[in-house]
Amino acid sequence: MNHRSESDDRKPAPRWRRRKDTRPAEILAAAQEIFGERGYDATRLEDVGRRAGCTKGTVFLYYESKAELFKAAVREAMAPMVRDTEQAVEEHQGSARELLTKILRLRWEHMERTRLTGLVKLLLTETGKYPDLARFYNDEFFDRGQALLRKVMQKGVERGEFRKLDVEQAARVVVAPLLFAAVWRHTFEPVASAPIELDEYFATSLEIMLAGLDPAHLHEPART
Amino acid sequence: MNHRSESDDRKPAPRWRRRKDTRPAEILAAAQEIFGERGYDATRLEDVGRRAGCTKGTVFLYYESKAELFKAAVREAMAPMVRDTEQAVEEHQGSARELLTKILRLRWEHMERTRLTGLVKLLLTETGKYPDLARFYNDEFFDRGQALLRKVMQKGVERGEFRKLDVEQAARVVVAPLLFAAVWRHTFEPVASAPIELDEYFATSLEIMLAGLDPAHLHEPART
DNA sequence: GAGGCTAATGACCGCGGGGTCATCAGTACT
DNA sequence: AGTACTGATGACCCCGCGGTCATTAGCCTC
Repeated sequence: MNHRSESDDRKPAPRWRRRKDTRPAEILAAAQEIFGERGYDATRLEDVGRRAGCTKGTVFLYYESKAELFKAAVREAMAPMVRDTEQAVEEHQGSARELLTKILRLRWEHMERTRLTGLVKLLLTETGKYPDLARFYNDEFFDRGQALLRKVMQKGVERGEFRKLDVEQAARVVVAPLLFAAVWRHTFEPVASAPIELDEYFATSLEIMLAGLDPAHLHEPART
Repeated sequence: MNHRSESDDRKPAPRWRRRKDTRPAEILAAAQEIFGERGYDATRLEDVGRRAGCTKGTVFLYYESKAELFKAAVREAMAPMVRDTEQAVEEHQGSARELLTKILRLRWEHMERTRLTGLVKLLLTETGKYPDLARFYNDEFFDRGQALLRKVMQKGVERGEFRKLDVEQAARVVVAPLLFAAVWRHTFEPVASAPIELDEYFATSLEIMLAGLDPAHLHEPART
């Protein structure tokens, strides 16, 4: 057998190609995967490069530093979700209850479908070490999402669809199960005795939340 | 003024003391603090030493490795909580609803009172990189806690105190707000525009959970 | 107070990974 | 085909930290 058979040794198949326009996206995709899998510190830029089909040097050609790459990766992953959510709120007409359901389901599906869980988890965790990152993502994503939820829930309360409750806190409670799922999945899932049936989990959490917000339930304060 | 005034230069105040018995606890406490503040990777054993009033070398004198120290720190912090919870379940007589409230409040207070939040956050996050750690803590703490909660909730369902629901998932949903609080506090709190009123948050989450579990509420499945 | 046991030290090592840069080799244009 | 431009490379630097160990010095006993 002749190695390098076709067209003989005319085209030694270039070891690499110039692809200035497509590189950044490829690198970003690889970064999203690996950051999501291993976390910030454990991610080696060399590995990111390899998965993106280039070398560490090339990564630095398109991104200033590891931190910048991380920011870009998260931003790119979160943006569609935030946009979709905001759009849903804008367009929606109907009960606040339905809208809330829609928002939560939207987020859930985003997380299920994409690499987002890994990055959500990162946001929640690794960011602690980098206050500027934390601030950025807190303002850009968390606060923004919370503002939307507060709006929706406030409307619900006013309309009598939801029980009277502390809207600010409730908006946080309502997303907690989603965030928990993200974290759980990337921390204990690979190691747990039995996997969580994630759709079951989401359904139950939605059920509990909606029932918990419903004014039909007699308001009986918890006793110790 | 005479520096080193009292008893002149007779006792040059020994640069260090032998305290074989108290060192481990001191080091552990320092480790709990710093791990909690900065996360696993960002924790320098030298800093742990400094805060414990000794040097890095001494840390290694009492703990095999960084990983071992971490394990010990988490174990020590979690143990009382697990114990208290198990005891509460054992001793309790009365409604499942009350018991659930008690358990959640117990955990909340533990987290509030101690350095636990920081370590809980770590468990949820950094452990992902160290599968053996993840497995250990998943089995030792998370599964154990979940088993208890399932038991309580199952009892509640049977007694008609709780709505019929997927007990396994519900047990997870119910703790999500606590874990979220732990994570939030150590990630975004220092950076957020306004701090979460944590007691308010807990109260609201408890309210929603209890109402969400209550069978009084008409069981109306969520529509999209 | 002298001697010995060992807790504690801190200088040291190795290595892994972020970041750099001289060099190479695809590519496009003439 | 030749040439200039630059995308891509990978060998290299450097530093920070986990972990080690010969040495030092506190403490206890006799």
